[in-house]
Amino acid sequence: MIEHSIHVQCGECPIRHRAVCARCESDELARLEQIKYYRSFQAGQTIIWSGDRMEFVGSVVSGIATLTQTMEDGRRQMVGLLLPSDFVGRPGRSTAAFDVTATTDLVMCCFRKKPFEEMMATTPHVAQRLLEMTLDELDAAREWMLLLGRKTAREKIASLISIIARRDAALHLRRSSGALTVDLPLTREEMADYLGLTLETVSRQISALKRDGVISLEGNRHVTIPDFDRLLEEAGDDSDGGLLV
Amino acid sequence: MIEHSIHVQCGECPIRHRAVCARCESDELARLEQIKYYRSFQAGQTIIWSGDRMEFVGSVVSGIATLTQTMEDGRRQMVGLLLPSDFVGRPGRSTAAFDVTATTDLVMCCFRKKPFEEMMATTPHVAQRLLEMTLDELDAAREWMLLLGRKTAREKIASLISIIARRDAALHLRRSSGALTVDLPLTREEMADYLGLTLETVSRQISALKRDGVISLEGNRHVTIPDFDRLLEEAGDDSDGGLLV
DNA sequence: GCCTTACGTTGATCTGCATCAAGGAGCCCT
DNA sequence: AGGGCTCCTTGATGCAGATCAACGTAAGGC
Repeated sequence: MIEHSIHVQCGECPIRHRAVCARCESDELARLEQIKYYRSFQAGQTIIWSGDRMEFVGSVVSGIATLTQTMEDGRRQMVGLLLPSDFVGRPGRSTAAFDVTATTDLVMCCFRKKPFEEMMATTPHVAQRLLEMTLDELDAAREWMLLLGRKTAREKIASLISIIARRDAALHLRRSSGALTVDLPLTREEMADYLGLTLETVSRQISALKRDGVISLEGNRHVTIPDFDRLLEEAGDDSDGGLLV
Repeated sequence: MIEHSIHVQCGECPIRHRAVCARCESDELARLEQIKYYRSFQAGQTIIWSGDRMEFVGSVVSGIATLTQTMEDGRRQMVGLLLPSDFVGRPGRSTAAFDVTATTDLVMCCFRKKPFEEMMATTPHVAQRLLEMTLDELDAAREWMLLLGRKTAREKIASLISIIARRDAALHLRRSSGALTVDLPLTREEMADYLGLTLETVSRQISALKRDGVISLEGNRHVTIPDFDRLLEEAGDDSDGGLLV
C-alpha cells in the first residue's frame, strides 16, 4: 500500500510505476507514511464543493472522480477527470475552485494539507515533482480547450475514446498493436459534460462511429477499437501520437 | 529593470507589485540577475513553434503574446494569452507544446533554462512560487473550458471583455467604481480564436452589446463599460467577482 | 491625390447541434 | 411477474452560429 504516496513524491519513477525509487526512500517518505490515511466515497457523492476549505491533498486509489464547473442556470462543464493514480488538490491553496464528485465508488489516499505542505517546503524535489504534474495537467487542459472550441461532435467523441484508451493502456502497461478494448467509465451524460455536448448528440455520434466501423460496442460501455490510427484520424489529432506516450 | 526577474521569483509580493521584497534580496537573485537578458520580437513573429526545443523561460515586459494550437486543416484555438508580467516557459520540460506568437511588438525578460532550473532546485520558495503560478494558470484554463463548452456567443464576448478589464485593473492598480475603459489588445479574429467563434460572430455580438448599452465603443478597440456588474451578468459569471480579486 | 492592404461590419443563407418527445433495455425491489 | 427506476437510443423540429458575400473605414506608400 506504500505505492500511493510514492506516486505523489517521486520524480524519477513515472507516476504509474509501482517500484520504489532510491531517492524517495528518505525520512520525508517515512514522515508522509505516518500522516497518510484512506477515505472512501460512494458513487454520486460530492467530495468537495467549489469554495469549500480543502483540508487534504491525495491521489485516487480506485474509482473515478470528476472536476466540474456549474453555472447558475445549471449548465455544467467537466474540467477534470480523475482516474486511479491521479493527484487531487492544490498545495498552497486553501479553497477548492471546482466541485469534485465521485462518479463511482471511490477510495482516495489522503494527506492532511498542512503537514504535506511543510514537507514540500523542505524537500525541493517534491515541489518540483508537483510542478511537473501540474504542468502535465495544464497541457491536458489546453488540448481539451482545442477540443471544446474547435472540434465537431464526431471528432469530440473520437477524441474522448482515444484519450481513455491511451490512459488505460498507460495504466495497464499493455501495448497491443492490433485491436483494443476499452471500458468507458462515464455515462452518456458525463461524456456530454466532458465534451460540451448534449447526451443525445453523444449517443448519436457513438452510433454513427459504430455504423461506420470505427468502433464496435458490446453493451453500452464496452468499446472495441479495430484500428487505433483510424480513430485518431477521426479525432482530428495530429497522427503519430499512438498509444506510447 | 530589476523588477521583472522579481516577478518570477517572489512569492511574497503579488506579481504585479513592483517593490522588492526582503526575501528576494538574496544570492539567488543576484545570480539570476547575472544571467538575465532581454529579447525583442516584432508583431506577428512566432517566438516558439510547437515541438521546438525551448531554451529559455521568462516573463513578458511589454506587448502581447498568444499561445495557440492549430489543427491540420487550419482550425485554430488560442489556449493562452500573455500580457505584461506573465510568465512563459515550462521549467523541467524540453519542448514547447504550443505555438507562442507575438501579436504586438514584444519585449521579454529571459533566463536560459539550465541555470534557471539549477537555481530552482536549490531554492524551494522559487519552486513553490512557480507551482502557485502554474496552479493559477490551470484555474484560468478551467474557467476558459467552461466558457468554450457551455457559454453562448454573447456570454463569451462579455466574459472576454470582463477578463481583460479585470487584468487591466489589476495591473494598473486602479479601482474605479464607476465607468471603466479598456483597450482590447486583440483583433476580432484573435478574439474569435480565443472564444472558439468566427470573427463575424464576434463582430456581431460586440455590436449587439453596444446596441443594448452594455458597452460603448470609441474606435474599434476602445471599450467603455458603464456598469461592470451588468457586464458580469451578461457573461453568465457568478456575480460578486468584481474587479478586486 | 489614388492605390493597396488590413481590419471591421452587416446581410443572406445554410447546417450542426440543441431541444422536445417517445420509446427500449437492463436492473432492483416487492 | 410486474412496476419503477436509471440509462440509452432514435426521430422530428428549431435555432444559434457558421459560411458566403459584399461593402466600409483607416493607415501607409508613392
